[in-house]
Formats: sequence, structure tokens, C-alpha cells
Amino acid sequence: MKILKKSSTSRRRIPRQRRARETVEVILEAAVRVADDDGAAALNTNRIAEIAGVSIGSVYQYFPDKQAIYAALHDRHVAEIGRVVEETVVAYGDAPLQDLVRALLEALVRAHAAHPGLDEVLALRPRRGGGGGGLAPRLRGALRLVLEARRGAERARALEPKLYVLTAMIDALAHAAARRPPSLPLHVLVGEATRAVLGYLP
Amino acid sequence: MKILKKSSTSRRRIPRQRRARETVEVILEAAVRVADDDGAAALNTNRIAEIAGVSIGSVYQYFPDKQAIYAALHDRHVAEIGRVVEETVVAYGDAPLQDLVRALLEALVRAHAAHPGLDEVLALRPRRGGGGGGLAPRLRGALRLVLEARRGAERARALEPKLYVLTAMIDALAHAAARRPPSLPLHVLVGEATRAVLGYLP
Amino acid sequence: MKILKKSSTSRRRIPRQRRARETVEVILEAAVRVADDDGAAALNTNRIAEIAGVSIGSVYQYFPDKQAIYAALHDRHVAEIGRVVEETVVAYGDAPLQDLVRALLEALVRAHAAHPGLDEVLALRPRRGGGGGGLAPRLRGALRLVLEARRGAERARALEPKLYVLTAMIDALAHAAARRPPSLPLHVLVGEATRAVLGYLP
Amino acid sequence: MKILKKSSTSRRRIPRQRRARETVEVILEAAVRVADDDGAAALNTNRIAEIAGVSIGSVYQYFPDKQAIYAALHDRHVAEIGRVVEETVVAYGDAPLQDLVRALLEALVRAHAAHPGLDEVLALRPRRGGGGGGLAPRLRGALRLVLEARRGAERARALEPKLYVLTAMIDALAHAAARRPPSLPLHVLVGEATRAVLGYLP
DNA sequence: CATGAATGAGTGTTCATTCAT
DNA sequence: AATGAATGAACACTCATTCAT
Repeated sequence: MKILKKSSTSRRRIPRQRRARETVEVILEAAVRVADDDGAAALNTNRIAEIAGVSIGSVYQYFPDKQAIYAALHDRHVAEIGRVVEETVVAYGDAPLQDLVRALLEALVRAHAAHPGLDEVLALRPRRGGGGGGLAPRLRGALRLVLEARRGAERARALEPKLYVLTAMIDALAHAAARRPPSLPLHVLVGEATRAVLGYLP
Repeated sequence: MKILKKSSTSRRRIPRQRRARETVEVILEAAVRVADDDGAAALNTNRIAEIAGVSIGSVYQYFPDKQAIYAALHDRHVAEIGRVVEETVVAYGDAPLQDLVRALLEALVRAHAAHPGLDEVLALRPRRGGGGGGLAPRLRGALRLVLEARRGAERARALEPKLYVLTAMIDALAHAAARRPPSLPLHVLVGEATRAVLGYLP
Repeated sequence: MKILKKSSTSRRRIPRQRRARETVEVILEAAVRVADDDGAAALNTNRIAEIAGVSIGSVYQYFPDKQAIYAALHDRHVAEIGRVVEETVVAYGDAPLQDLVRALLEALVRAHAAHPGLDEVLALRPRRGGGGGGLAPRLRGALRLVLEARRGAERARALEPKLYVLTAMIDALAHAAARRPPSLPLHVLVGEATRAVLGYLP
Repeated sequence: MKILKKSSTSRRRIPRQRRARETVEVILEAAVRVADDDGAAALNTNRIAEIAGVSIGSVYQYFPDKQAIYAALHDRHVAEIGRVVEETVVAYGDAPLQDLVRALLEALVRAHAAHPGLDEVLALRPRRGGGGGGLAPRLRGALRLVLEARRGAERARALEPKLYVLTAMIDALAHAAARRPPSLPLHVLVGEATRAVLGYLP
């Protein structure tokens, strides 16, 4: 008998106790697991609860609705990708560009391959603004730093479209490599992808 | 002597009369319309029938189940993209590569922008084999022809990964351009995307 | 995953065929029956469907949500009370006022006694403006006619509070008589109630 | 040696310490507040606890179940109405009947207007025996005293139906006045209601 | 005693699908 | 063939209640 849904993006309750924080984690892990195993279409809150080994009530203790679970998965994914990207950029700060790009692609492929079902789930979220996927912002931010550092602060204006294209490329190539058919060896694909990115980089 | 295909991928009955073919068309158009207007999550067979101005019974006259509608949408989309690609390749057969690539990107952007909801719908289909999206095969086929024609039949073996990467790139860049934020002008993005593709092309 | 409920007061679909109209009727009868037998608190849509001998889907074919069922019950009740009141007023148009009042009370008692659970259900509807119950408008309208006819069109202004009080009285007395404890004979209560109303009537 | 009352009508434990009595009070106030603000349908134990600033566990420390909260609210309400009635009767013991009736109505209107949500809540309690509302007994008792005092101990037998009708009237008129539409001034309604009651009083 | 995390039966509602007309 | 009423399994979500801490 509900008329208005509250903004379905935030948690219903901030977990205070340790047990509560663990429950949230367990729920999200279960959601990823279900999506990976059975596909995003099979995701339903009761199944998530079951796989999580938690009652359905506990799911709704922490997430106001199903969309909020998706949102949390999205946030986690974005954070993880961001972490991976930033770590790589830092680690290869002084290395040749080619090594950085290759390392970046390898790291992203690993991150994507680990959760084959996640992309499907995130696609189910209400109309994203898009731009190479939800991970774009942090990838783009990291790339901006790289480009500016290496090229001496070009005027930011002209940089934006390049960053947009570059981000879309890297995201797409990492995805494509993660989902490659068995006939195409991973390292070959990463090599080609690296060449593609370097061919575009200014 | 009724012959029923139960494989949920093909149509229930090959429409022979014109009327029937029109009904199928009307149903598919309605599905696209609903997806575009309300998002793929709002797609349901009753609504499709309503928007199509057809009874739900008629929908099931031509499609054995919902997946079959998705499959038909997929096929239509692939066919359209294929047609667009092949037309462009033919039209720019003797033009400089740069013009071909730009024309290809422009055509794909147009095709994607026309149906913002379609990608979402197609993502809902059970586990695709991937490969840069379902449109890949025909795009890849066309690109193969282009590359082979221009480079004199390289050994096909080494070509495959390149084609895979190239296809993924073009597909992703066309999508990204179609969903660009208002701050990035379309022609600039297409220009950058063209440069990116040319930078990779052998 | 619904965000906005449409106005939950109207039917979801206007029944066209006879069968459909009958289904609506069967559902409402079942709702009244459940409320009468088990109390309003036991009213739930699945039970209504079960008692109606109809699938839950059929309930939602005609009522967008539970509130709409309440609303329909309310409308039916108001219509029935209205009919009873107007019939009585017409039938006793030329009779002594005392006979009209007594007949009115008897008719209302009968109507209320027939559906002991209905009042509870109607109380569950979201915040009514009240005024002696939802049946007030038509009862008040009928009483207005009676008063004006008998007293020669007093200025309407002063009539309103009297009508309001009179309506509340008659409604309450009919309810009280319908729910009387066994120790109080009905005809005695109706007699007293008639005296109470006549004692107030101008 | 724990003594648990399972009869869902009484409290789980008679609070002996002051602290405990205050907690009970806080819980009941919160319940009234929620009912007034959001309607009786929005009443639930978790929300009551939240508004009361008390843990849900504490609510169940003092009330064995939800019905017990309703019962306590009912008792409180009846007690308050009874107090108001008796105070008024005492205060106007020697005044003209008209003044007593008017004062009684005014006091009841005040009491009802203070808690617009309470009636709804009390209506949710399992099947009351009725008789003009749960407050009837004490109102009836007070009225009996008044009538007997003023009329010299008529035979009680004939008094009962009159008291029943009178109680229902007064209760209904007080409610109706408390929920009046803005167009009807309160003092006018109370005046009319007083006339109605006096017109019936023997 | 108090807390609040956890439970799970129960309820409202949707939607793919069937079938009598 | 077409219609649309009907079906019911499945799902999202609530809330009274318990119990470990």
C-alpha cells in the first residue's frame, strides 16, 4: 500500500554493529554470485537472501528495495575499478606509456573477468547517463592525470572529447578481451588492444 | 496437421499472408517503442500488445514466447546494422580509408541513436556469446573484406584478433558517440573516433 | 519496482463482456463476505480471490490495487443506502413525518445489519472527510428535500448545520440499533430513535 | 520463576518502577502520534518504537503483542472520556439541564478533536460488542445518574433503551462536531446538537 | 533490563501464458 | 484468425515477533 518510494539509492539503515556490516557484505556477495551463476535475469531478492544464508527480512533491513541492491553493486564495482586503475597508474607512473597501458588493460580484464554477471546486472539499472559505463568517471579522472602529466597541461577543453573516446575504448577493449572466444589467446588480444590505445594516444 | 516449432528462438509460424507479416511488424515496432519510451524494464507482452493495437492473443499467434520477441528484435537489429555497414562499405569502396571509417561511424551512430532502448533489451537476452555485441559477426565480415582487399590477403590467422579488437572498438565508439553528453559535439567525437580507428588499422 | 501508483480509485479496466462484469460483482461480493465472516482485518486480496472462486490475477484485472476494492465497496454501499433512502422518502411522501422517520430508520437498520463487516472495511479507507459516514451526502440530500418540502423553503443557510446534525443522528442511531445488544428489542430502539429524531426536527 | 500473561489483552508485566511506567507512557504517546500524523493504517510496532525513541525490544517488554497496545490505548481513551464526563456532570450537577448537555458536548468534542487518529485505531480492534462506541459504558453510567437524579428513579427497565439511544446520540454528535467541515462553525453545531439532545431527553 | 539485528510467514502485485468465445 | 478474460507461479516487500548480545 505504498505510494511513494524513497530515493532507492541509499541504504535503509546504517549498520552499526559488526554483525550488521557483515550481513550487508554477505548480501552483496550473494547477489554477485547469483548473477554470475544464473544470469542477471535470475536475480531476485528471495534468491539473494537464500544464497546469502540470510532471511529476506534482513535484506530489506539494509536495502530499501531491489534497485538499492543494484546501486550498491554498482558503487562497489566502480570503487573497485577505480582502485585498480589508480593503483596501476601509480605503479607505472614513470614507466613507458606502453607498459602503463598494457598493465591497465590487464588489470581491467582481470577485474571484469572475475564477475561475468555484473555487467548484465548494472545494465538493468534505470537509464544511466552512460559514457563508457558507470566506471567511466574514475577511469577518466585517472587518464586525465596521465595525459596531463605526460603532455604538459594542454588546454583542458580539447582534452575532454579525447578522454571520452579513450575511456570508451579502454573500457570496451577490456570487456571484449574478458569475454573473448576461446580461439583468441588473451595475451594476443591485450597486445592488440594496447596497440590500439597507443595508436590513438597523442 | 499442425506444425509447431517450440524452439523459443524462431517464430511460431511463417506468416504467408501480407496481413500477418504486417502484424508481426507492428508488434516489433511496439516493442521497440516501449523500450525507447519507458526503458527495457517496462517491456512486457501485454503492454506490447496494447501499444501495437493488437490483442495479446495475436502476439502469441506469431511468437511462441517473450524470448522469441527479443530474438526477432535482435535479428532485425543485426540485419539493419549489417545492411548499413555493407552499404557504406560498397559506397566507399574506392574512397580513402579515412572517409570509409568516418562514414561507417556516422552510419552506426545514426542507427544506434535511433533506438536508445534497444541495447538494453538485447542485453536482457540469455547469455550472448559476446564478441563486441551481437552485431559483431556482420560488421566483422564486412571489415574482413575491407582489410583483405586493402592489404592483399594477409594470412587470415593473424587477422582474427585484429578484427575482433577492431570490431569491438568501432562498436563501442559508435555507441559512446550515440550516447554522448550534450557538452561534446557529435562531429568532434566522430572525428576523434575516426582517428582512433585509423591509428589502429594496419 | 513501481514508483507511482495511479489514482487507486477507479477500475483498471472497464469490463466489456458479460462475464467480466459478473467477475467484478463476484469479487465485491466475496470481499463483503470475508469482511462479514472474519472481520475487516482478515481481508486480503488472495483470500478475496479464493472466496470469489477467481484467480488473484482476475482481481487485479479489474482493480488496480486493494484500495480500489475498498473504494468500490464504498461506492456500492453509498449507492445502496442512497437508493433505500430515496425509495423510502418517495414511498412516504405524503405520510405523517413520524411514519417517514420510522420507515427511514427501519430501512437503514436493515441495510446496515445485512453487512456487519462493511463499516469496518470502510473505516480502513484513507482519511475520509467524514460527516456522519460516507453515506452522508445522499442521505443529507434526501433529508434536505424532505425538510424544504415540509417547511416551505427556509433560507438554506441556516439549514446546513441542522442537516449535518440530523444526518449524523440518523446514521448513528441506525448503526446503534443494528448493533444492539440482545437485551434491547429492535422495535423499542427504533421507536426511541424515531422519538429522538422527531424531537429535533423543526 | 517468570510469570507471563499470554492473554493478549493485558500487559506483560505491571511496571513497578517509575522508569518503567514512563516507558509505557512514551510508547502509548508515540502510537497516538503516529496514528494522528500518518493514519491508523501506518501504525506498526517498529515505527511506534522509533517515534517513542525506544527499542522495539522495549516495546515487547511491556506489551505482549500489538493488540495489547491497542487495548491500552482503548483503556486510556475510555478512562479519559469517563473522567471528562464525570467531571462535567459533577461541575454542572445543579445547573439547568441545557447547560449540562452543552458542557458535556463541548468537553467530548474537545477530547475527540485532540486525537483525530485514535478512533481509527480503536476501530481496528477485534470485533467490539458495540453500543455507541467503547466509551459508552462510562458515559452511559454517568447519564444514568443524571437521569435518575432528575426524574426520580423511574423503573430502570424502561430506562435502558433510552440510555442506549441517548449515549449513541451524544457520542455521534460529539464526533460529528469534532470532524465538522470548515464551513460549519463549531458553536453552531454544538448548539444544534444540544437542542437535539434536549429534544429527546424526557 | 535495553538494544537492535534477525527472522519468516504473509501480503500485495505483476506478467507470461492459455483458452473459451 | 482474433479477441481479451482468466490463470497462477513468481516476486517484491512488510511487519509482528524473537533472541543473542
